[in-house]
Amino acid sequence: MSTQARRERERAEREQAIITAARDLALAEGWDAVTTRRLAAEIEYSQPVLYSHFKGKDAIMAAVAVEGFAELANAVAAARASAAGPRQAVADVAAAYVAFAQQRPAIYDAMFTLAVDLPFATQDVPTDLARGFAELSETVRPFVGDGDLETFTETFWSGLHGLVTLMRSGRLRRPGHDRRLAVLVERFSR
Amino acid sequence: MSTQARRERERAEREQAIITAARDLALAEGWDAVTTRRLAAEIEYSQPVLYSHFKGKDAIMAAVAVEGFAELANAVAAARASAAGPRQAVADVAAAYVAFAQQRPAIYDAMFTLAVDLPFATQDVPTDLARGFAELSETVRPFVGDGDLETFTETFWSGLHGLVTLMRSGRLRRPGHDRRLAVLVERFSR
DNA sequence: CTCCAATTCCTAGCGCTGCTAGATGTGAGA
DNA sequence: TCTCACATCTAGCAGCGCTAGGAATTGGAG
Repeated sequence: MSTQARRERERAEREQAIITAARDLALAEGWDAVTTRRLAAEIEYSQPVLYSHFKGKDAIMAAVAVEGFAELANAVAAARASAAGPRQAVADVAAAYVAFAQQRPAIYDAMFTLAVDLPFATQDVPTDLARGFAELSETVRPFVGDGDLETFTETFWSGLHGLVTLMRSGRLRRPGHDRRLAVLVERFSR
Repeated sequence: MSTQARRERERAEREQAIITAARDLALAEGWDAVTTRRLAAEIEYSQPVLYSHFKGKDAIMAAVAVEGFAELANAVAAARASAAGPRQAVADVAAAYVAFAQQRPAIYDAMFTLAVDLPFATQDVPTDLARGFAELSETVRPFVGDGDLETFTETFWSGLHGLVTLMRSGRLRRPGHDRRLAVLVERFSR
């Protein structure tokens, strides 16, 4: 029976190796460079092995995205925890969110732009995603007024997401980024 | 010499046919369905003909995007022109922007998500794109206060873009869309 | 009218992609 | 030790964007 346990453990390790390889390759060279052949070479197995772990390339990207949700939630939580006062918390959280997206653009894309077939309504994805969202909610809660907190949070989040994506795709010039972020923060913290 | 004129005219017509075919196919089935082979079949020429008009598939998508910029600028201008009062203008313009993105998702993607190699700093792209941006600017101008108009406009635009993209990718649920849009408008029109 | 040159267009194919069927080898249980 | 089941690999499919080289058509000169 212990051999079976060892096999399952090795299998789990290999699955993690696939996710890590995909993540590293995407960060270094972008998702276009992440091909099933390169991934297979990276983990030193043949191509079909990937398909015994994941349904397809999209599923691998989804797994990378899931790890990203946890990271982002942690980053936002840390920013909120160390902020001096509620208004500063909004600014710090916004800065942390944008920094995450800019430092890990490929992962951010997997989380919010690509990989549509994520199980958004089930399982463990909402766990970390909802955790990040809850951190955002608590951050802006003091400034909601008499409106709906969830709606307010979603709108603030959309502002951050729009800033990030428009700048990364070249539609907004890099200079001025801090000022735009300041405007957004100011609009949602008073 | 008139034969040459006829040839140039026919060539221009064929180029427009390519753009229109790409646009229609993308709207109907998404950009993944727009392959050079299907486009060639649509215009009833062989594949290489496409490359005598455009550098590659990306350039065709860029051409579709350029047409989209004009459409979007017109939609925004119309909304602003018919609005009753400056505060209502912000709401109407925002609604028109979002409606455009939702009714022509593939074109919106070509404009703002894909097709990175657009000549953003030259030629006629900025013409219509800048026209749309200028309409946005004029709409929010009464509410800038003592800040920078361009920065303010860009931030408002980012909010709209974020709402559109997050909802289209399933990260925001469709119900609540109107309320989120209302929150954004309220934050940028007071 | 004929011939040549230039242009236009197509056939065929390259290297790549995600993905899979069928063969091959390996290891556990009788 | 033998057998069977499972894990893994080799080889290949259909499709992608893109291009080289040849065929056909066209326009102008003699």
